[in-house]
Amino acid sequence: MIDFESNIPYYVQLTSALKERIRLSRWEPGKKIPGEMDLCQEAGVSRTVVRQALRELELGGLIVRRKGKGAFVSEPKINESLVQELTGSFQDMAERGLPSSTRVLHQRVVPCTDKVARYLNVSPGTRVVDIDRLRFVGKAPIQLVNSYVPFDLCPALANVDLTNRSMYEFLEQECGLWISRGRRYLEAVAANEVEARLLEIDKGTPLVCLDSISYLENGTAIEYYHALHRGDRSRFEVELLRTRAQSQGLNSAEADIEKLPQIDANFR
Amino acid sequence: MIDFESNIPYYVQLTSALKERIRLSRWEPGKKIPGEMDLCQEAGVSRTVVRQALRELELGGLIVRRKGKGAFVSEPKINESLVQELTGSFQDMAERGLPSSTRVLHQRVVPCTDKVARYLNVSPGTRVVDIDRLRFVGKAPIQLVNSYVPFDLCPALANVDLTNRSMYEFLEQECGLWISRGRRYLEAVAANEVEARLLEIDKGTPLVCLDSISYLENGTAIEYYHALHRGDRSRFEVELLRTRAQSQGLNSAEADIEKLPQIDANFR
DNA sequence: TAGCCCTACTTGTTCAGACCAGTTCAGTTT
DNA sequence: AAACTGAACTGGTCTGAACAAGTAGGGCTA
Repeated sequence: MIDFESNIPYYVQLTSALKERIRLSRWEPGKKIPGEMDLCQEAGVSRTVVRQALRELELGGLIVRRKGKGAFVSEPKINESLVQELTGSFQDMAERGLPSSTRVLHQRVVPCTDKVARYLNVSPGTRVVDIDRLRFVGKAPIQLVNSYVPFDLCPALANVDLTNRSMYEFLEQECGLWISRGRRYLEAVAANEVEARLLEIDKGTPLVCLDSISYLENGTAIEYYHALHRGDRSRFEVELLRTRAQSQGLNSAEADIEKLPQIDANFR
Repeated sequence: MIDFESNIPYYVQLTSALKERIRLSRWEPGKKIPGEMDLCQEAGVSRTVVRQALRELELGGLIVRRKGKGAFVSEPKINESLVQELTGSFQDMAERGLPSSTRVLHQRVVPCTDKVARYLNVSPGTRVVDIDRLRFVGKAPIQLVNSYVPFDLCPALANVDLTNRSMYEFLEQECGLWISRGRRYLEAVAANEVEARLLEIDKGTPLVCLDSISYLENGTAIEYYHALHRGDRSRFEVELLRTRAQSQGLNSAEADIEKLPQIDANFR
């Protein structure tokens, strides 16, 4: 169960192993999972490690723990790919089995504008890799993404083909750039003419405008992007958690999915 | 600094104390905070407690920790009220000092529809408290909220005056119902006639449609709401964190604020 | 001087053990 | 039969200690 020779921390290994069991539905939602002491024995590690792993699962929304009773697989089952990723929605869609594709509109190195500079926290005019992409689910264009990455942080990005590849995956695997935090802003806007043409919708149609800034562990801004999603084909999901410490640790993720049946509230 | 007689866990007290120091800007963004051992001495607790408190702060996005160097107040400073709350945006606005008010349109006990029943995970027809509210910032109507709470979980809710009070606050303080998790869905929609009239905008104007389900610690769904926010006056913010365990702990919150200056990306 | 290594300091991971506080349930008392 | 008691479970909090691993700086060597 745990490779004691590996340099991967035990609790990370345990977390993965338990997550796997839950994902494969060996444990049904609502089912009690083994007690902490049982897991200690089974995995051959101390309670510290087991508790740290369980904490990760709790933060990931996979389990609920209750004093005096035990830990249980979360009832309202969370789609793991949602909680999992800080990555873009492209991966989410791919994981759902929806055929998705990307068309790269621009990919160039340019001096950044003042506004992008402010978001990336660099001097205006600093060279950035500017990549504009149009993304499809099936044959329908769904989102228009305009992303910026400081050139010096990853020169290789200027020439890589992102048609069938996630930028996050590239940054992480090829450049060793680990994204640890991010902030996203969402609002609703109306499509202008250019946007309408690209997304094959009428001018004025509601769009979700998403601005995102991602940071490395040391606080360096690694990427800023501005994305427009078709409102009638996109839905964003956020998962929140509160801990007893009032301040709560929270939990979230985002995803695009085919629009679910609309809820008929009074006003709609 | 820490009340050893209190029944509040030391790490919770320490978390609050440190948070206070950061909030009051005794420590500037980017500044290194005292080492773990220093905090142990200062607070008179073990390293476990200090680390647990620092972990909370890290999850809350208030600090960044780096092996071998220390912990630092987050550079891109996070608005605390954002990270803080799983509560509604009403409190957020109030905390920002914007004059906000609420008009209760309906407040009644009704058998729930099939769709609401599905969201709340109860039998169709179960009695729910149905509260419809229109919320203002200044004199402008900003959001239209349609919320449902199972009547049996909190009968008192049927008669309380929520004009100047947050529902979450009421549920927590008066009913002892602690919300531990929630899930929210966002999309962009166009205002229909009724919505347009209530929000004092033109029909077809983009709105953010927000659906939310909140859960108690035991997994019981406590509230479902469907809200419509004026797209040109609302902006939602999500803060994400990833832990080394791949699976990430994340972090998020939401808020309404006066719309910030628009970013001019290529397409806007 | 340029480069290397050693040391001291930091956070990260792990251990073994202790006690507290809810939960459950069987057994006893009323 | 109903109510109380207490032991045996669970997860929650805390201690003190140890070693690993990244960082920074001083001092030595080439």
